[in-house]
Amino acid sequence: MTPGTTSARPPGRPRTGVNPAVFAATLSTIHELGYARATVDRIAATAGVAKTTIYRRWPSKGALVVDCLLDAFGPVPVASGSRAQLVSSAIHWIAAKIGEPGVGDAFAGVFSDAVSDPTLREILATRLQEPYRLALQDALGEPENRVLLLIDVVVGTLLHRMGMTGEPMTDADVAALVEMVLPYFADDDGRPRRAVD
Amino acid sequence: MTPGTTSARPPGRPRTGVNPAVFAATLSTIHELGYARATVDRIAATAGVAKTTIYRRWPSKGALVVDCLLDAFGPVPVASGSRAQLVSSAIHWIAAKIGEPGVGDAFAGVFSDAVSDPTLREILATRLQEPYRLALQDALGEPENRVLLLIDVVVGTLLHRMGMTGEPMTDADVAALVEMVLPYFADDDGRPRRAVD
DNA sequence: TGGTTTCGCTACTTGGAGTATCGATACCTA
DNA sequence: TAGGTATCGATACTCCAAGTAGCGAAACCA
Repeated sequence: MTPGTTSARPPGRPRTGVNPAVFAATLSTIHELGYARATVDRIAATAGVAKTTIYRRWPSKGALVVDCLLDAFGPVPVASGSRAQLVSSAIHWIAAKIGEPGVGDAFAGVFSDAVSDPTLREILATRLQEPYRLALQDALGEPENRVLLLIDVVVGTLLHRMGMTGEPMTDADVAALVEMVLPYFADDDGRPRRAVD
Repeated sequence: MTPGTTSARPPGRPRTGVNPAVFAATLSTIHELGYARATVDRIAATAGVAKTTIYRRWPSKGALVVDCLLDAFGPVPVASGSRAQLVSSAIHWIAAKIGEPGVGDAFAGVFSDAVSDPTLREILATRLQEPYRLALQDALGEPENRVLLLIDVVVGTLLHRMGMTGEPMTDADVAALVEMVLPYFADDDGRPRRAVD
């Protein structure tokens, strides 16, 4: 292979694997201190990295946290089965993720910041929400507006509970949420409950 | 008793009616600039009041916004009718309130702050959520955990939509939300209707 | 060994939350 | 009309975190 064709490393000092360390430090620091007290200085110190290094890689604290959440959530889980199974497993999956230490706090915190920051809101909507929205639209065969409502209901509920109590939603309440949402999106036999317009 | 003992104004310079002005200025400033850019300095300037006056009356910006929301929401609407009518009207009521200019932004913003601020979270839960929770428990005859879930779902959904899009939820989506939630709380899912009608 | 790029460090700017102080003001009562 | 009292307005401050600038040092490749 001739060097430098496709994925050759560029010359210069390599970017050592700081991203995993920073992601881990971000979650643990947010878990310990909460979103607001988790300053970039502290995250950098925990990760064993200079603050300037973080700002060289992410334009803002919010963008860092969004990437951190992307890393924590991982790829879209492609489930198969009836519509009911799809919706149920998706809800349990996101609820479990948000329940992981630091993840819920980070999500709620960056969401809060995004309310007053259109740039961050764009990052959040494009990088975090859109992939999962598209996957759900594809898997469920539902129009965009219904999938958006589903996401609003599920994520909104989980974050509201997290924000009001400081604790993630219990399994029993997640089950109740599934029970509440499921009839609207899937019948027991997997057929759509109402005509899709 | 000397005249004016019971409900007499205390001596000294009267607290002129600044609260209404501050509330109005808070909502309009947040509506214009968003929660984060609506600094206390700016709110004070808009209200024609000194910043120190605001901090004499409220311990923090978050506490001010909570009181502002209390003022905007007004007293608990005591509705009557079937459980379905109660739930439906409550959802439409809170959706309309959150759709008012500035209210949704203020709510989402203070909610965001509360995530990392236990003091503010306490204020939010006690002063804002609890009265409506108790009223709903009483009206629906539901246990606390189910009413809390209802509030999480409804308010969480509305705030999530507000935060992700910057716009309040459309009437059509609010109707869909009602349709989704209502069977769980008002239909025959094993729980008897309340014999109120 | 030299070229290239990133890293760490220190120091800085910016901006908002919240505090301290003090004279001015508005109301009540005598 | 004078005095007591409590709030108001204005100014100036502290504190803290986000984000920036500049430079020498380190790490890799050829």
